[in-house]
Amino acid sequence: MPSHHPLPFDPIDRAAQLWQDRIGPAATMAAVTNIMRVQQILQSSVDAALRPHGLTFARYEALVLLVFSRQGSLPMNMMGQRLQLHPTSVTNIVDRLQADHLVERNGHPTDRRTTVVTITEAGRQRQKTATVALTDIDFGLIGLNDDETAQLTVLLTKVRRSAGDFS
Amino acid sequence: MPSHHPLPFDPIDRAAQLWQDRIGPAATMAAVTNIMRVQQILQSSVDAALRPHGLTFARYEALVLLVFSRQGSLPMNMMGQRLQLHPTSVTNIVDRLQADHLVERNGHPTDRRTTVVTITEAGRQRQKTATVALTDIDFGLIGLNDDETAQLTVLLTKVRRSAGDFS
DNA sequence: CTGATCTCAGTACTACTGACATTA
DNA sequence: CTAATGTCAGTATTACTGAGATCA
Repeated sequence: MPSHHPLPFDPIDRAAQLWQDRIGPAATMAAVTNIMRVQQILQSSVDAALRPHGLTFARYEALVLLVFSRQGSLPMNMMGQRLQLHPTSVTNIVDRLQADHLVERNGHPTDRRTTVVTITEAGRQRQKTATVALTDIDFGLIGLNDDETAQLTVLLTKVRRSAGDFS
Repeated sequence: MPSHHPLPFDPIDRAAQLWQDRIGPAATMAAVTNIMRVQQILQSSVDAALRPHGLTFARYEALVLLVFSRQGSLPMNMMGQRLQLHPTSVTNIVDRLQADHLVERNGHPTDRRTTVVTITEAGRQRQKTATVALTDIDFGLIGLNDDETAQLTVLLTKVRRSAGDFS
């Protein structure tokens, strides 16, 4: 373990105060730094919970997407759009899921350029047990009540909409 | 450019609805997925703005931390605590900043185990120009007014405190 | 001796660029 | 021909483990 004593003060808040004094308005910088740090905390918690199941959060999300699809299958490019992933990242993630026999690759019936990914029975099982592991730790998100969690979603959805993530 | 047409609907919200129908309460999952995605958007915007200056956000944060310190210098372990970085990540980041002549490494006057990092004049200049680049794009955070930005900081700070980031 | 500090080697993961073959 | 789709090779960045040297 590194010397991970928690600090007796909030390092982000302290940086924001210094920024305000010496550079200017610090509200945006503070919010952005908070998002970066909280994401890191959540990623760490979630990946730790998924590691015993041989998954990362990215791969878990891909499994969930397939489980939710009608036939348990989606084209690669569709997965990339829904998960907001780069085409090469989709290839990479599907490679690993396929190596674990959690998904299969198949040709598209009409468009021969397209590869269709289908979740296997083992993939469905894995998704279920992984979901239990994640809900057990509340996805790593602690300290907020239901109302605050909903507020957070509203605010971040605004950001995504403004960034052109969807319309 | 990848086929990055924005979706005509919010993929996270759609996943949350399906989750609610088929698995259970989806509020926490939706909030966590939002944080992950917004972080990715911000990281991308911020790194793009910093790339012409030869910096990443992590390295930029290190420069800012040093600029804010009294002597323009801090021990490695202090930097790790403040920036919430793994010791090997601090080594890595300082290596790169040093290679760019933005910081120097020096021995600690009394504790010979400790390495002290000092920002150079070039480092201070780089930090200033990089700060202009970041404030010009509002750190990539768009779509929120001042009040909402502050709300976001409050909520995320609660999460960090609960996670034991500071006390 | 215990523990802190830093570094190094090596691994894992994801993002991204550029190139390429295939096909609509 | 143009554009879309998926893959591959290679690069960049950060997180982390494990080991080791140095030193309080």
